[in-house]
Amino acid sequence: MAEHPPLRPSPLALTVLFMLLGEPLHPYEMQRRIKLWGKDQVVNVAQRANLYKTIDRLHQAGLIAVRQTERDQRFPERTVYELTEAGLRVSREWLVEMLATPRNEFPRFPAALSFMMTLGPEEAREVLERRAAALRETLDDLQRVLSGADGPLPPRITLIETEYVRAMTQAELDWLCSVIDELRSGALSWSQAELAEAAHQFLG
Amino acid sequence: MAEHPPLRPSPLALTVLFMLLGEPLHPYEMQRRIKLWGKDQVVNVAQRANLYKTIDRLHQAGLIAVRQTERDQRFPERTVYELTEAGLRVSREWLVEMLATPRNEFPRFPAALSFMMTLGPEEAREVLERRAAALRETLDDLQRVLSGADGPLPPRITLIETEYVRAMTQAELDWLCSVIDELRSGALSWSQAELAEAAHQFLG
DNA sequence: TCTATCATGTAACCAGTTACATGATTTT
DNA sequence: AAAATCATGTAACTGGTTACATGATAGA
Repeated sequence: MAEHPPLRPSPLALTVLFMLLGEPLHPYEMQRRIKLWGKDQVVNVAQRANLYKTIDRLHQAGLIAVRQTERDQRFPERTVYELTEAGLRVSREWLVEMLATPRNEFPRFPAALSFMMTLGPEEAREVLERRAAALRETLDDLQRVLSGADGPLPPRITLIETEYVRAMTQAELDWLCSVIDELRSGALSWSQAELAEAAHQFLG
Repeated sequence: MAEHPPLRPSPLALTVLFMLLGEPLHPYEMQRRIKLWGKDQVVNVAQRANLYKTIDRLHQAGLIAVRQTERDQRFPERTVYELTEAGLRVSREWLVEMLATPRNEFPRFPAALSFMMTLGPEEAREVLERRAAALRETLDDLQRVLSGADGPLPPRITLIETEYVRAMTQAELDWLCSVIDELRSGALSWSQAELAEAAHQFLG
């Protein structure tokens, strides 16, 4: 038995494992299904290089195995993978861990927010309004998907992550609107002088 | 003039640039201030290796420059960096871009949610409850910081990112509670048979 | 037939994390 | 005097993104 290097969980790795639960697949088919089911909104499968690297790591780690190598003359050679015993076990562990344990992934927006004070209140408002507009658009898309406007809806549990994304997007938009209002009304405001003063207090 | 490799924005890179706005600093002092101001909640400065690599890249890219190399005999040698003209310009561009443009960063929780259906409704509820408990704790911490229980509060704009994080955490907790309720009441439920059926419909 | 899109993958590079090192100060 | 923590950094590894390739099919 070969040595299997350890592997840390990632959204894409989890997804590959679960894709193979039902039947063996080749990489492109995994990607196709991920898109078909709309899961490409929650796992980044757009840059396929990452998919291939992830599959490779899973293979090295012994969580998936090569089932066969197909050769259809129209296409390049395709390697079909299947889930191993270890892969089945690990996929469950990862799933529970990722669901139960929140982890700070340091998204870029809050980091940027923490320096918004270097803009003036006016410019800040203008910039946040652009963000709000973009969020309204994604929210519309989500709404359309969830309301079944694009064809009959599958069982609700299969769209639960979309419901989550919608809820979070709506929450961010609400927050943005409230801040924008306060910027407009002047309830939230600052000056560089005031901030320099405060910085002094903190640093001595 | 040397060739400057391009550099993509990241929360940490942005933070380094803004730290140098006021005065030149050495790496450890940047880290110290980031923590002192509580910004370590929104930029990952816990693994310092990343800080050094980021500083190095900013240096290569010509956005920061070496001001001097200090030698205090108590400490290892420390390199002091300062912001360049280009760095000042780029920091503004990045800030506006990161504030105005939402970007999907594919966090792990929604990805995991999309496979929650492979657990039974019972187990799903139990796992989500653990997550909710963890969120309640962070929420308490945030609340304490924002209410000024740890000393006098600086100007509100300097805590805006914390307000954001609180709002998002609260929203996630609310969503979790509603789903947990539906799982408990049976309003949200599924069986493996039903899912297999639906899968068939989609794949043909 | 030209162009777009599907189908498929590789190579090279960029970014982030873990683990390791080491001496000084402060606390117990 | 031992243990903890501060102060500082490097090396090695894991993971993710950009850019490049190439042939097939479908639509205009």
